[in-house]
Amino acid sequence: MKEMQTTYDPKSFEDRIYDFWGKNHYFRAEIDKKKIPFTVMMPPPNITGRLHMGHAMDETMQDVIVRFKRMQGYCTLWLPGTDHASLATEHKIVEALRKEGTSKEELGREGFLTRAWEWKEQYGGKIVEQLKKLGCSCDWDRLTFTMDERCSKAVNEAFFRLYEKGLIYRGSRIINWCPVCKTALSDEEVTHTEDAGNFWHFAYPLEGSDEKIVIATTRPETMLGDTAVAVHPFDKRYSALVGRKIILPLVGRSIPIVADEYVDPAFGTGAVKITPAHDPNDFEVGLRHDLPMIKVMNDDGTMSENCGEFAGLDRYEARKRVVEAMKERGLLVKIEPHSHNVGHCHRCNATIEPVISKQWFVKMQPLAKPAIDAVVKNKTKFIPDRFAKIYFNWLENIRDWCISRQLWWGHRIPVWYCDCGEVICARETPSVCPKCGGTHLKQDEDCLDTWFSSALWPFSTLGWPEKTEEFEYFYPTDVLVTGYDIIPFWVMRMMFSGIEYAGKVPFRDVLIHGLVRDELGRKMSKSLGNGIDPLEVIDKYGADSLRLSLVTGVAPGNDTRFTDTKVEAARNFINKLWNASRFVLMNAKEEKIPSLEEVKLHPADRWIISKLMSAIRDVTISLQKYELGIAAEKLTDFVWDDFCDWYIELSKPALYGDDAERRRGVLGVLFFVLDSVLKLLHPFIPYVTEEIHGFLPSVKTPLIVSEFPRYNAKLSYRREATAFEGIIDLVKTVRAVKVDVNCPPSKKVKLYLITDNKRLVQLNKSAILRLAGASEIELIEDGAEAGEKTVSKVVEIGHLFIPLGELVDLEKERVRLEKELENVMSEISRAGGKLSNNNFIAKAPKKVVEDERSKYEKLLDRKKKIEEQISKL
RNA sequence: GGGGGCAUAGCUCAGUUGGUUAGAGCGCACGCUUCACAUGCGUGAGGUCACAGGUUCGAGCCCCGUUGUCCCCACCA
Repeated sequence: MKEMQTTYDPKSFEDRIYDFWGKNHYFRAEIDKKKIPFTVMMPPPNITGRLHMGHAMDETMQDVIVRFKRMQGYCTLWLPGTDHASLATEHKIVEALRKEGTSKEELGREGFLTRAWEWKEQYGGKIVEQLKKLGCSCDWDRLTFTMDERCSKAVNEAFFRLYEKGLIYRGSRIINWCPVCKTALSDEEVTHTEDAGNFWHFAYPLEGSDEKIVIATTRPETMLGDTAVAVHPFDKRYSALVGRKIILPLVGRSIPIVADEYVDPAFGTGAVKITPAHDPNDFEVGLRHDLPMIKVMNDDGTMSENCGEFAGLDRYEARKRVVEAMKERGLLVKIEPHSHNVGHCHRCNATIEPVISKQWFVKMQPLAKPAIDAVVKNKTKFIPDRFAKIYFNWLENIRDWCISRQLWWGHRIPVWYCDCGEVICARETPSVCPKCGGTHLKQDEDCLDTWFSSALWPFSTLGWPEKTEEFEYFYPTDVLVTGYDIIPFWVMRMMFSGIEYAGKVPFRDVLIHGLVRDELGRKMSKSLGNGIDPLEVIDKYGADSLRLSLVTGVAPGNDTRFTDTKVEAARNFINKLWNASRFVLMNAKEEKIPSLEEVKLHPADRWIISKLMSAIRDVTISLQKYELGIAAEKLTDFVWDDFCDWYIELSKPALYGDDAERRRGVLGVLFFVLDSVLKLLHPFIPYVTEEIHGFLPSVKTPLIVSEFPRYNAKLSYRREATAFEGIIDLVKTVRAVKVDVNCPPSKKVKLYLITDNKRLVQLNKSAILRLAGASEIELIEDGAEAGEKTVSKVVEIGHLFIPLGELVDLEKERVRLEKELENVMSEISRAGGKLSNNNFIAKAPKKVVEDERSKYEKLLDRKKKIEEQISKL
């Protein structure tokens, strides 16, 4: 038998184990169930954004689930989380390449999604490394295939279908425009901050009169584009003015005063200038009142040709000049300091401008409806289910989705324009105009929002729109694991896309986890610089430790803080497992390990096997419910407390003793439990369990493809296990007494015990003596036999007396007993009160009442014994 | 303004369909070089489960309200 290293050193085997799995294709997706149905889909290429803990969390949870399901024999497909939100990373890489001298042309317009296979060499190394360390599967070839040939095809197909159905339209909308990046931004890409500004009050003169109406604005330059002034319909101050016109100063345009409920009469002056082309609300007002929309700003943030003397000025310069001009005309009423929320570009932080623009939109209403229904009808389930509320809330209030982006990399919109005015949407680049036959076709300059392609991920990766074998077999997938922050962007969009294109929901379960925060509870972010690189943690503690620390003590959907001490605790546990395994193996030597059927089981054996069975049952149930935290906790408790602290210690007298048969029995149990434990733990800490497993004699199947332990009722000896707890209680009591009277642990004491279960005590005598630090245990019938100066304790299996001679302080002993009596009395009155309550007897379940009654009887017995003892002092 | 979360030991957090005396890790105290492990072993201290009410035989858990706190979205002329 090979010998294990004396210390747990993850570095010495993690890479080797990973390679071993890889070489045997345990990661590879296979459709034939008979092959290894361990499924793998590589995350999309912008996983460069994954180098933080949130993604380590994604990967770990997914991997735990897949390994568990795999060991249970299910064939499953999981979808790794993506980081499509990290456009910033993508942007940075592109910019970095450009700085290095790569030209736009060299980079090409196709960008990330379709060129991943080239970039993986340059940028993918670290990511692959990380995934690998986390024990996660990795299959770049498949990714290449997917991204290269399939993804762009799927994107075109999806766009084309929506277009055909009239669900895609090009329309004027107010969009967020970044004048620096010269791109439209989705609402998600705009960060709002509270900025100090001013509230300028301008007087607008009424047409044909000396009267004026005062409006307030935070963006004076937009007045050049005003096409109305609005007041609230019920605002008496202005009701007489509605329908009249004003002359817009500086411009001279005659514009109407309209009544609209959008206006808040209590805010500002109660009169609002309306600039439909540069404000989303004004845009809506403009639509309602059929107002002209005048664009006063260019794409670069300068004023447009519609602005007369202000044309060409930068927006801020124009603001100054407009205010000055109004002042000169005596129309500036006052300036108030006013802080307000201003949108900023999430990339360059420039102030965004809401502008009217031609963009591509997806009509959301028809898509949202089935997506809502699917969750209502439980076709897809959120776990925990409270996240369905977020999902519903979003879909029920959804607005049309602006999918065009003015980036020069990315997937281009599959629409071409002919000189004749024809607009052609096609799956593949058309060569001639179907209308005029012209060949001068120009593709739309805009790219698609990355989320458009991300939304196709569950099926584009399976070869859709082709009817591939993979698609037929794996779609819909089992489970998606992701953070709650991404529900609106990605989960929701995959849902409606899956239903729309593939005809079915993309996944049955959506397991939502919380965010990993830093030690102070802050979200890890690039700008704060508080992100922790999982690779560094792995380097320090090992991948298993990181994995285990991420899932223990974590409730589904709740945020968790990342601290070194958690990883340390996980590492300590693994070290414990390592050493316990080493102990078991060390004791096996060259002999053949018997199976459970071949040996005679002692009470301690039955106890640990029963404990193991409940652990198996609990862990299996928890994992099926995706309660990874609970499962991990149950397991670690079992391994550390029951197996290591008790059973291994209990086994020592047998292992070192002369009874060969007993020794053989214990070995059989030790190996059985260890083997089961390794399998149970494998989903959580795959490397170390696989490594230890390799040391077990006569092991043929690698752990990764072995079977998950099953609960076996025949191996659950409930009554005997409960009885055995009495031995543990006895040992604990002796230890506590010794500490209590300052008896040195090394000093052996003699024990006297009155008990009904003499056989159990006899069978475990040597273990009791060893664990309790006792020289002898004598079974007696009467306390008097224990002699004078004893400490007595009521224990589960009887009444214990420990003669401690001069160590016993009689007065102290009396106080201790009286206090114990007091506790018992209060317990008795509590339980007694319950039992004398007729309502409780009548309404509580039988079992609860019975338990309460037997507890009450035990308490009475205990009380009697304590009283007896006090009277003897 | 809309939606959601959280409040339990000194700290970080669990607590499953309501049912023994509410748990863990870390920290703390005391004691241990026991032949797998000091990344360890043993023993212990420490909680009015945010506040107020309700439902129930029974509430950390369910319902209503309050306070504090965090997040997401929208809006802020």
